Order: sequence, then structure tokens, then C-alpha cells
Amino acid sequence: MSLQNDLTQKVIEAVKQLYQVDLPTVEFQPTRKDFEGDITVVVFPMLRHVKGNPVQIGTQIGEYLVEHVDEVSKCNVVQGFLNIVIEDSYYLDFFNSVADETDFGYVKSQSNDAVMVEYSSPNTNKPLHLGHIRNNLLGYSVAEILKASGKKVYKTQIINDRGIHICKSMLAWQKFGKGETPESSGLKGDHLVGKYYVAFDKAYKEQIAELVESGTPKEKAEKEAPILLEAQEMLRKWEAGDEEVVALWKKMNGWVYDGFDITYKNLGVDFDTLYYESDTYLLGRDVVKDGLERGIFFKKEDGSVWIDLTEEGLDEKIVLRSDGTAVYMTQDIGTAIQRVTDFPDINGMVYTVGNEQDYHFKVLFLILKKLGYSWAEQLYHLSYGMVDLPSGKMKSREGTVVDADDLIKNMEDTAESISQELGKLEGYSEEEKKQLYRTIGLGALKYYILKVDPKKRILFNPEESVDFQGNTGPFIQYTYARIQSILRKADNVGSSAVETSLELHEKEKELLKQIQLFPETVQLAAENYSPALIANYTYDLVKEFNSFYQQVSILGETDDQKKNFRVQLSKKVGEVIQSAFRLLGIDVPERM
RNA sequence: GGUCGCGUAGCUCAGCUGGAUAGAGCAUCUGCCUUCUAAGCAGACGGUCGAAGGUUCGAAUCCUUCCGCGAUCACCA
Repeated sequence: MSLQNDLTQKVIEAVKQLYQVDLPTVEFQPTRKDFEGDITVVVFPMLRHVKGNPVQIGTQIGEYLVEHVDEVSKCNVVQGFLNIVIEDSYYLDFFNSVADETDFGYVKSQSNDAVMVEYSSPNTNKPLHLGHIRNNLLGYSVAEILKASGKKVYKTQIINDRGIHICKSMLAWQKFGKGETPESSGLKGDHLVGKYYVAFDKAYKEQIAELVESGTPKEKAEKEAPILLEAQEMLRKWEAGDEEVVALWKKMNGWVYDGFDITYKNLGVDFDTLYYESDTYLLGRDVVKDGLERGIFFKKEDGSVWIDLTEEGLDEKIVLRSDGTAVYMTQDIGTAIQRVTDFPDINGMVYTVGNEQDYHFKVLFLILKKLGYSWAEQLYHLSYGMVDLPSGKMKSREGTVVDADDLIKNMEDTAESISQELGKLEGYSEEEKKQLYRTIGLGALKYYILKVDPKKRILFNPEESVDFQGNTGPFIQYTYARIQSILRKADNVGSSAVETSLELHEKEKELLKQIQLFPETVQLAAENYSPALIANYTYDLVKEFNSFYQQVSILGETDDQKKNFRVQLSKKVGEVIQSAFRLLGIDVPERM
């Protein structure tokens, strides 16, 4: 990066000397592989300021640079592109400056401002599925990336532990459960509760069918099915604090939490603090009343409170019902404010929520801004596309979901069968092997999901297993394992300091360039909230390394200086892979 | 209908603030394991970047219109 800054100065200087013109900016790009050079200056934009032939101008600037800049060894011009060759010593200096740096690429100093990242936020009436996996991986990874970019981060989730849907599974368990528990059934708690959520839906549909049979119109039947009325009654009791209902609610939610904990642990995600909707669902009403007085909201004849966003190109949005109760938006306003009260250093929040709620968050952010909160400028909706199956959308009630626990297990099994086929693990204990299959299986799954732009929809076909070759997690893990193997064999890993007079192999230079890009990639990923940038960077690095590995002998090198450098370089590549994958929440194995 | 997002090779995806002949992986085909892990490397095949206009020295990228897919526009959460 500093090289580019230096060169910018020098090019401006050159143009000034040669043509007596001040250039505002200089445009760079990496040199295409088919030309000689490391960095390229694009001459075309200069033609606005300097009239003349681009090839001639490029050539003259090039000559100036060779003469006046130490790092520039030679130049060539193709059309309007000035390709600059940088001295090997520049790259070796760079290597020496970072060789011993731990967590290279991460910003070490932490800013005073914190950002809260919300993700996962499940309902407590059913187990997690593939959609939640995408949410969890994205949220966790973005949180880690923000940390690496120097931010203080709080990871949180809001657990949707109340409402009619929770009562549905409670009611169904009461009616059909016969006292079944996770212990008695051997089912994971969240799966047990999910089973009754499905059971409710089944009973509900049956009752509708019966009613329609006996002449009730369908719409009426849907509203009046006895089991639904019972669930609504249960919700009223819950809100009134009915002891029996609350006890049941606590018991069944406890089962779900136990189940979620296992899934989260398996996925490798965690949270710093938790919010429960049962605590926050009443928040926000005071703020709305206050905003009403300040004229930010307005009241309709029936007493409901609204905000007019037509000036912003949106429409009117309700924030309080006519009976004075809260809507979803009210809660979200209240919860956001509550969070800043709880953690006063917060100056920004990231909400990891599917793109079906784009509109909701647009409105929420606008309202918070209008209410005048300074942190409202720093809100970001980490919106991601749905994960669809070939059969269409996943629906828990209809059982057409890819269950999170099943999928994780599945990935581990695939990793196991591939590993056994390859049979490279002699000497590993059963426990170590199991751990490795998990690392690889999860690596495949996480990389598969994180490498694509969050905005895009993912079509997941359970019939076709996730790849383990090519642009995949295991490919990158494999490269890491290879490097560790070399380091084990290079018994005396020499000093990390490298002689800067070494002549670099083309592949070594490419690797150094790629390593140099890591810090800015982390920054870019943080700015864009995009783990995909980290994934793609890592893939490029690893491809470069494998090509190097194939062409250049490391341990077989007879020149000690060169051999030491190659070992050190490999070590550094391994460290960057590990750092990058840590940002994606993916582990790397010593062997595989 | 309004708003937002997406549309790049048979499939899955990259392509930074506009730049040189649009890049990977999978799949298909060819080579490379008595030498550091072949979950690898090297190569072949494969494209009117949804369509048409426009801006520019220069467009997959920016603007307009249209087409296709999806989401959203509830006193639901």
C-alpha cells in the first residue's frame, strides 16, 4: 500500500518535471499476468491533463521512475499501460517486516466505539435449519471481521420466546405429549418441541377440514378452529402471568435452549449477551409517546399512531395500535434504545436478518434517525438471500427443511468417508480422527455458504453433496496441512530474518504480493460486511501457494538461504490462512 | 401496481473506486505420484456478461427503458 503511495508521489513528480502539469491522481492496477511487471500505471486518465501520445508519455514517465525510484528496476509500456517491475529487495523487506508479526492483517489497537452484532435470533418453537446456519455463519463471521478491523464488538441475539407460535407447540405438547421429555424420548430438546409444533399444525388443519366439511366457509374455519382458539387463550394467560402456563413455557423453552446450545457449540458460534423478547416486547411505547409529542409521529382518528415517510419515498407506517399495544416495529425501536442504555459505548449495530425484512429495517433505521439518536447513523442491516431447496422454500410446519443438526452430521460423515478412502491418518487416535472429520466437514459447509455474496440466494440441493475439491474449505485446509507437514520436516526452522539480496522466484514474488494484500482485504471485508471477500482472498492465496509448491522445491533446495526463506514463506502463508479462516469461523487441521 | 434485490460458461460462483484478449471451481477430455501430503499441479473444451439504447478514449461495471426470477408493500411476528 505504501508502495503505491510512494509511486503516486513519484509519478506526479515525474509529470511535473516532464510536462509542468499537476496531476490530481494516479490510477494503478495490478499488472496482468501476461505482461512483465508488478504494478501498472494507467496512462489514459492523464491525457486530460497532458496532451500527447499515451505510449510516449508512459515511456517517459517510466524512464523517470527507473532513474529516481530505488524500488523500480525497469518499466515497459503496452498501449496506454505503464508496467513497472519492482525490485525483489522491496518484497523481501516487506517479508522481514511482517515475518514475526502475530495476527498479521488484524488491527491491534481497539477503537473506543463498539458495535453490536445481532444474529441467529430464532423462535423457540422449533429446531434450527439451514437458513439459520447461513444467518449464524454470516453474523459470527462479520463480528469477527469487525473485531479484526479494530472495532470492539458485542455479539448478541434476540430470542423470540413469546407469542402465538410458542403457545402452539406448548398446547400440542399438553394435548398429545403424554408427559414426554427430552430424557424420556431421547430427543434433543429443540427437536422435541419442534415435533409438537408440527403436531399442532396437523391437528389445526384437520379441524379446518372438518369444519369445512360441515359447511363452514374456509376463512371462517381458519379463524375458529378450536385448537387455534385454545392457543390464543393460552397466549392471553401467558401475558396475564398465569402460573401454570408460565411454568410450562419455562420448562419447554429450557428444553429448546439446551438443544440450541448444542447446535451453536457444534457450529462454533457464540454470543456475548442475550436479549429475550419476553423481556423486551413491552419496550418502545414510551418512546413512541414521546415522539408523538415532539411531532415525529401522528395520531389517527382511531387512536393508532403512525409515522409519515412519504417524503423519503416510503409510505405511512404504524408504530402503535389503536388499543395502545405495540407492533413489531415498536419493540425494535425500544430494544435498540435499550441496548445502547445497557452498553453505552455502542455506536452502531448490525442486524443479521434475511432480505425479506429489508423494508422493515429501512423504516426502523429512518425512525431512529428521526428520533435523533446519534448512533442511528451507524446501523446496518446485514441482509442475506434465502436458502432455497430445489423444491422451493423451506417450511418448518410442513417439514420441508434441512435440519441444522442433520446437515452438520452429514458433512462430518462425508468428511469421514473421504478421509478413510485416502487413508493418510495412521497414528491418529479415534478421538483425533473424529475431531478432524468435524473440522473438515464443517469447513466445507461454512466455506460453501460464506464464499457467496450475502445478497444472493443460495440454492441448496441436499441430493448433491457439498464439494470437497476445488474452491472449497477442505481444499484450503488441505493446503494448510501440507504446509504444517513441511514445517514438521524442516526440523530446524531457521531464523525468520531473510537476506534481502536473494533473487526471488516468480512464484515467490506472487505469493509475497498476495500476502501483502491481506490487511487491506480485512479492512475491505469489514467495510462491506462481507466474509465472501475473505473467502475469495484465501482461495487466491492458496492457489498461488499450491502452484509454488508444485514448481519449487522447498526442503530439497540446496542453498540454505533460499531454503530457509521458502520455509519461512510457507510458514507465513500458513499463518495467513489460519488468520483468514478464523474470520470465517473455520478451523485448520495439522494433518489431513 | 409501487419499492428493493438478483440475472456473467451446461452447473455453482469471482470480477475492487469504469481500463489491456471477461476469471475460478464442478462437470467432460489430456498429461503429472520411486522426490516436501494427487482433497494437489499443468493444460484443453466451454461466454452476443438477460435485451436494447445512452455517457466515455474505454462499459459486465455508470444512466434510461424493457424482459425474467425473488422479496416486500398487514392494527402478523
